[in-house]
Amino acid sequence: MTQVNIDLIAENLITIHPLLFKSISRPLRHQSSITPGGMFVMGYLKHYGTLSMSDIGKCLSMAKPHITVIVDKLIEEGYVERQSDPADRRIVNILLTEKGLADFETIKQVVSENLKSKLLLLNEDELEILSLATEQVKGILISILSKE
Amino acid sequence: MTQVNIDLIAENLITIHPLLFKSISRPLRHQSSITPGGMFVMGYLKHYGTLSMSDIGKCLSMAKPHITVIVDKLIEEGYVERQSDPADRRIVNILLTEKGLADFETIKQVVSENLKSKLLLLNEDELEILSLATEQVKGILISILSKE
DNA sequence: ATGAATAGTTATACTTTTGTAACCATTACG
DNA sequence: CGTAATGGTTACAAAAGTATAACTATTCAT
Repeated sequence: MTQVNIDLIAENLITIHPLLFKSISRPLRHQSSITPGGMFVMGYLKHYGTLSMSDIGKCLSMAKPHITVIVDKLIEEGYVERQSDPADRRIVNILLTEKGLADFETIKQVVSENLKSKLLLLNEDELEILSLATEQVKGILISILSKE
Repeated sequence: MTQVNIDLIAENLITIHPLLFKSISRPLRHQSSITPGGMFVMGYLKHYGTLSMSDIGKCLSMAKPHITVIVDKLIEEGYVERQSDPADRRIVNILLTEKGLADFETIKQVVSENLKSKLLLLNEDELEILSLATEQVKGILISILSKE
């Protein structure tokens, strides 16, 4: 019975994934210069404040060389900066710049516009349900999927 | 106040997106021969039964040439087939083969294993909440995001 | 009937993502 | 100390996704 729930949840998440891909990653490409990968990295930096290159890789299950590429591009645009860790000089910590934080919020707003234009089709009850439901999904998924 | 809800929902969805990307698209690459794009297409075919090339493009907001590439690859693997529309001979309808349907379900199961191993960390109450919440998010997002 | 519009493919170029191996610097451990 | 392990970068190759233009075939509309 728990098993049934888990299968159902997995199935639901697999169905939700392409809907978000279409409604978030796609508008991102059209309305900003930032790549989905860069956006993901900035989202984690916003949440955690500072992350090492390896930490970012673990968050997104991406290989370290790919993280280097993404971070290089973000630095080029002035969105993040490298800081060497005084305690362990092998480690490079990444953090958002002020510009990065500001532009991240702006880009989120722009992408939100697409979503919001669709959400306006819903009635008050549906919005209420979706508001609570997305909050719950977000909270629980973060707790089990965000690290490692 | 409705405005507040909508912004919150958009923000939540933007946060959920990379979590699903990591937990679904990534394992897909490692544990199957199918690409995320191909998986998305098969998911829509499973849901709608039959779709024209243009319909698929609208579902995923992808350009038609890209759909051609994806479908060519799916045909190569025997997962889908083309059928010319008798009513309008310009239209090419795509549908899952038996093998495509079977393998799609298998791949979903495999990808689910990753998710499920994480979901097992949750207690009964959280599973109950997540089950209902994902069901609601899925239903509402399909209603407003799937077509066009 | 002819021109415009639609559906799809082909071709091409480019960006992003993915994967692997080799390499340097630093730290950890015997 | 010397060797292994870790963190990160570089270099390279290949796959996937993105975008646009040109083209064929078919249908639509006047």
